[in-house]
Amino acid sequence: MKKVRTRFAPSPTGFQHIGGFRTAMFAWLFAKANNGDFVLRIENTDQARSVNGATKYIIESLEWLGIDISEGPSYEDLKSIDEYWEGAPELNGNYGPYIQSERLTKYQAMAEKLINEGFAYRCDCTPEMLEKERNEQMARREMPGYSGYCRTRNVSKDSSHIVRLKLPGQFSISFDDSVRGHISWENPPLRDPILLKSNGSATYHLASVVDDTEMEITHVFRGEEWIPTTPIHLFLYDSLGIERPIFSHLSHILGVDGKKLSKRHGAASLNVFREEGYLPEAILNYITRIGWSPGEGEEREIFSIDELVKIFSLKGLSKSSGVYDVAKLQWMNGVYLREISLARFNEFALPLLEKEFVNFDRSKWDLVAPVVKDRLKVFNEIPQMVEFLFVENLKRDIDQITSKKIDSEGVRKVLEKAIEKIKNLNDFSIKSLELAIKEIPDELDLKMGPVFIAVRIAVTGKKATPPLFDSMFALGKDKCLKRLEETIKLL
RNA sequence: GUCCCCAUCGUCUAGCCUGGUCCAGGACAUCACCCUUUCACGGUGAAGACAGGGGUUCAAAUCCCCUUGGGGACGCCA
Repeated sequence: MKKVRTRFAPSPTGFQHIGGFRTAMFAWLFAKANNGDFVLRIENTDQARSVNGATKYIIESLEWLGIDISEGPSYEDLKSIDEYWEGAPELNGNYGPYIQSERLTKYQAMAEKLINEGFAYRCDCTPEMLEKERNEQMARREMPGYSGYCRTRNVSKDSSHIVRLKLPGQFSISFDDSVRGHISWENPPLRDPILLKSNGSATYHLASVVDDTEMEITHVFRGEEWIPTTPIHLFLYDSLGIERPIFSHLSHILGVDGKKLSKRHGAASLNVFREEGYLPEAILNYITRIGWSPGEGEEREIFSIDELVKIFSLKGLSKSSGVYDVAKLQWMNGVYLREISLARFNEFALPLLEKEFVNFDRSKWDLVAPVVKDRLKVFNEIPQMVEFLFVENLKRDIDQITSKKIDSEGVRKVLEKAIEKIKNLNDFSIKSLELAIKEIPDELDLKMGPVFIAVRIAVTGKKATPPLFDSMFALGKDKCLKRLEETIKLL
């Protein structure tokens, strides 16, 4: 049996959204699950649209997600695309080069072969002519497409030309998609697609078939937007007598508006999730659950990468597209957050805190980090939770300090009592603080709730915070007293 | 205009292939209660879906057809 080889073949034209990375992840999971290879190939045939930095972004994102690349572009190739990328890795393998701009002669040779065998022809129609033709067809409400003008004209090699695939006027073709089953066409509405552009580079249709063949890709994972042009690829494989790979056309991820994910859905790009503070394993896990499920009898939602590799199968891929739901991602991120070590938590949290607070104090942070960690969904919620520790002029939700249960006079008494008790404390610890403050309700004949809220808002400014005594302890005795006194003046 | 794909709670989905065990199961979100110093966690419970119509069958979420709805493709983009 042939070794399983899958590939991820993005074009470096900008930021990939999570859907793109999900495609990569499924291809990778399948390779891993079958002891195969996962190849990264950069489809930069369209030089005009290539964006500097896009390849770096893709590779670093894959690495961040924990998707390891078996083979990919060499250091030199990477530098030729992203010239300013100093730390570009060396991914090379035995099927290189892995960037399409370096494979042009292979495409040209294949085009030549197709022409010689009568499956393709040269065409010197200008873009203007084609444009005119298309406009006329649209006006007549016909399917736009090339007329086939050059099919029999034997256009010379020497003039500026493109190469087109010669598709039969009538033909039926079909294949078995691993996620959708049998897909067939009676007469696919395709008109002699372009294989080679006038500048000598290949279009996706030619390049992907040539590359997938030469790189011995056994399973092609790609978005369902490729289904309509699959007949072109099938026709190419069949004409050339090459064995077709197994196709898995993945359903799309849609935005909340039900539309295909695009730049408009800014929040759906991986770098944004990264910046907002999601854990890679949470994103990977979440992404996996849209468009795939482990099947009957499995009701868990949380899977480690290793578990995923163990249970992944093509059978679980779903046909219908899905909408990504940030709320569920957040929940999942929270689950992972509660499980990671404090050290790893700090790797993410510290840079954020140092950036946010000029007076950031690591020793104070360490006192509350564990309790903060357990009540977080996303990292970017941290600053507002611990703001009270690192700012001088605290803003308080003072209007929430009173309620039906307590008036401002009551609050004043509570705060005065608190000051008195803290002053009399001979050791300032979480435990002693708790014992002391807990005496207040009885002494003033109040309920526990309003008393704690009063102290909480006085000290931290907010109604919802990490546990009160941990917070007060981290703040320190002097600051606590100062905050309580300040608050009395506000009443 | 032509072709292709898809269709179960608000969302992600199980079940569909191999009809009966499904007055449809889980998760997120929502609501209520419990736990509780707030928040979060956890626990319990509630509400919530087989797009519509025809067949086939003793029996259909499951098989077939049509309708509708959604998505996609029709480029010297991928």
